[in-house]
Parts: sequence; C-alpha cells; structure tokens
Amino acid sequence: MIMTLYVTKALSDGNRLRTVAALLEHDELCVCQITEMLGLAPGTVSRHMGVLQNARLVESRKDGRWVHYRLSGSFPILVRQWLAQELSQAGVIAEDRVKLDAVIAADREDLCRSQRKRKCHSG
Amino acid sequence: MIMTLYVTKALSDGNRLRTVAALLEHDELCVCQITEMLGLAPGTVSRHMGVLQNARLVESRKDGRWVHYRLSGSFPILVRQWLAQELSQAGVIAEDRVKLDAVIAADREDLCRSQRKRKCHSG
DNA sequence: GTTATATTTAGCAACACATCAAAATAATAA
DNA sequence: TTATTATTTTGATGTGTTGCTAAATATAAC
Repeated sequence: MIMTLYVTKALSDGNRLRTVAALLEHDELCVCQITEMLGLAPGTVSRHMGVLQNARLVESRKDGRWVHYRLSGSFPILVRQWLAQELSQAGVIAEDRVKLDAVIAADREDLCRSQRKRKCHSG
Repeated sequence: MIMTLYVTKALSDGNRLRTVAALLEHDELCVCQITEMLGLAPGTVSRHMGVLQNARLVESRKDGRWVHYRLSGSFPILVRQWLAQELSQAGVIAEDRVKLDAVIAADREDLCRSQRKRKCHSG
C-alpha cells in the first residue's frame, strides 16, 4: 500500500481529527483524558490511537497504569501546518478545547473514578 | 461535519490518490484517460471524481462528450506540497506515469474505442 | 500473593464505502 | 430525427470501519 495512505486514512475520521487537534495544543494527553473529551468507550479510543500510531502520527509513553500519547516527531510538518490552520476554525474543536481544559484542571484519578462510575450506572 | 474531513476522506483511497498524483503532473485529464490508468469501470471512476470534486480538490470542464478534470485552485497548498513530495516516491505511481504517457500519446478516440471493445469482450 | 484499575484486545452489530453491470443523461454525428 | 457514445447515476454485492460490551493484559496498591 502507498505509505501516504496510512496517514490520510488515519486522518479520515472525525474523532481522530479531534484527537490530533487536541494534541496540537497539548504536548501529552492520557487515554482517559481523550476518552473524556470524545465521549466514547475506552476500547474505541484505544483503537483510534492505534490507528494514529500505526500511521506514525502519534507516539505513546507508558507511566504506570496510564498511557500518554503525543504527536510523533515524524508527523509530516506540512500536514501539521495545514491541520493547525484548518482545525482551529472548526466549531467542535472549540468545544473540545473548553472541555479539555476542565479535564486537565481536574485530578487524573478523579477523572478515571468518574468514568468508572458512569459505566456502572449505565449497565 | 468538520470541513477538513471532506479533504482527508477524499484522499483516503488509493485510486483517488493515484488520480491526484496524475493531476499533479498533468494539467488536465479526461475521465477515459484516468479510467485507463486506474483500470476500473468508468462508473467507478466517475464516482471517485465526484468525491474529489465534492472536497473541492478538483474542478471539471466539459468539452463535447468529454469531461476534463484538473486540480482545483482551492486545493490546500500545504497538502499539495506534501503529496507532491510523498507520492513521487510510490512505486504504483511510477508505473502510472509510464502508463499515462502512453495513454496521452495515443489518440483520444482510439482510447475510448479500445475501452468499448474491452467491455464487449468481457461480457 | 490478592485486589483494584487503566488500557488493550476480541467478538459482534450497524453503518459506510468500493466496485461492477446496466440503465439513464447529455452531447455529437449521420 | 435517429444512432453513437462519453459520462453519470442506480441497484446490488462484498468488504471495511466504527461503535459497544466483555474478556484479557499489565501495572500498582494492599
């Protein structure tokens, strides 16, 4: 397969684009933070991150039970510039920015605890 | 939907990437020429071109029964530069280049005639 | 060791997409 | 007008993707 396709396919999903937008503004985010921002199941987010990692757009760093993702050094710079321009204008991403700020301000443990609780109530 | 998604989705298919690569090197190509290069059914190629046009990556010009496509003026320049760099290294696209040169050298009417013939034989 | 827990993987249903053949369109040629 | 013909649209089919829940993995806390 054309290498470029891994990149364009990875970027051809709205939730992955939102994640990249978030990582353009925050050095590192852990899976639970991204999960909170997107409002998806953890497993789904994990798979999205796998697609981005497979395209070499993000890298992961393990910190205890937490896994942090950041934009990869091999993220094509021209694409990065383009996305930085375009995504900053999208409404959804402005909302994500607000939500993320709250998420980051909160304690990480509290965040994970509230995600667990939500899961129990829904089942 | 995030506007950017139209672009990334349009570029997330191998045959559409090959088409864009061809249009980076040839001002204009008609549907039958692209069809010959990709080796797909005309209807399939038409739909692909529709996706690219919808994302404002290409524009069409009608010339009698023929329709010519070219890269749009609103094709994001950073993406264009990135693709020009990346796609030039792909093997498939090198092959396409050779095939396209032959296609363009041939008479357009002959090309369409041969495509008609092929269709009959296969049915 | 055992328990708790953040993430990943597996299995599955729903939806989206690529492809072809064939019918419909639009334009030329006779 | 009638016949050709390049392209588009439609209908059907197979494949890929996204999402969830639940099980598995890996790490920390007890």
